[in-house]
Amino acid sequence: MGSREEIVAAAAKVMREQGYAHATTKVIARTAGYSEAMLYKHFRDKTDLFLSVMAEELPALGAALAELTADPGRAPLRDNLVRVARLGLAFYLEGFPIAVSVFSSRELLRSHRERLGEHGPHVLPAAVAGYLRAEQALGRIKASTDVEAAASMLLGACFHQAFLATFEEREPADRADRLADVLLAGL
Amino acid sequence: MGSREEIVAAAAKVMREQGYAHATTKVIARTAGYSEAMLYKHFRDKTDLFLSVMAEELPALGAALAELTADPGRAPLRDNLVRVARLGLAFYLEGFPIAVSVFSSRELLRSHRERLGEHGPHVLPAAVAGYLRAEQALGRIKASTDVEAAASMLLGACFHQAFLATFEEREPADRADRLADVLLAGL
DNA sequence: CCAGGTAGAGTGAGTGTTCACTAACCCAAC
DNA sequence: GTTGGGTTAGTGAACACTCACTCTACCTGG
Repeated sequence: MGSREEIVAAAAKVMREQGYAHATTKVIARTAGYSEAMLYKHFRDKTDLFLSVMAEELPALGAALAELTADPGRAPLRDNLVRVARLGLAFYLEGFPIAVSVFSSRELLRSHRERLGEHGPHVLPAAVAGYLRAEQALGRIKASTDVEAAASMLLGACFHQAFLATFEEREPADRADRLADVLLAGL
Repeated sequence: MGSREEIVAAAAKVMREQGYAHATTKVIARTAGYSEAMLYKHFRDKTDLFLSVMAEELPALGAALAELTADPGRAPLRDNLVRVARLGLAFYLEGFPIAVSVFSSRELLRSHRERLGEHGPHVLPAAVAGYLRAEQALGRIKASTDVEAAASMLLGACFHQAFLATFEEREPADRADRLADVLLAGL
């Protein structure tokens, strides 16, 4: 891992463990094991570094989720829902402390949004809704079901639980089964 | 409205509109129409001010939601669910930009959590679950339904939608009906 | 085989600016 | 004439960021 990646990883670590306010150039540099000046060899300014953190540390699990939902109809519907819920929770749990940093400033928010373009946070519910629609086409979900609302509730519950766990600084209980069961009853 | 309340309101306004990073003592004071020194007549330090913002600006709608769910069995179940979803979205929409500020620093997070005590953010899902349980006792919801998971999904969807709307700086669509319908199908 | 040159990784010691916060003071009203 | 609401004019500390520099590894002509 080169110095650039070490710095991005250090910034993500500090943001996760200490919060945005403590993610100063000094702390990030010390965590990465470099001098402050080194940050500016790789990044134009601090915003540039933060945008790189968002872009490079967040999407890993998002891709896993997208891949997971690309294969409808194979495993039992309930199993798929449970796996979506588990991956969703893991993703939001890891991403939440970093993602909230973006709200600390309107400029950072706008820059990040522009940088994401069509790959914003709405793609996750859209991907799950797309998966549910495929299941619907296979007849495993009622034709009358509102798949977008269903996807929104399943992922929303994960997101909310990630928020609560981060707020209370505790491990979240695994409620993926219970969520899947309640949702399944209505599908 | 006394100077203290004006300052708290100004701090909330700045946090909502500009983000935590811009919520400096100077900007807050200017927004409130007072000098910086005035802040320190009312609040020991900036953390004290922020904790007051959290405590005084956030719970209004939370109380409304708690009151709403205190009266099960009267209106049709679907109407109640729709109202819960609408109030939940309105609450999270207003509270999200302020609430995320608390994650900018671990100390602020801990102080806020300690100050909240048993009145933390988990009370909302708990209140909704309690309401659903009452409906269950009245026989309007199946006995086998997991009311906590159901409450978590309904509010979670609202929370997630508030996050997306805040991130994209747009008004959210009103999807309360659609959420209620999907949930209702499984209850 | 090695002196001399060079490029890139990395740093120490600052810069000006902005931050939260405070001491001392003002002034109108009872 | 004192008290309470309010301000002016700062303070040291911390901030993002920069400049001039060193060190090391590698290359090249003789």
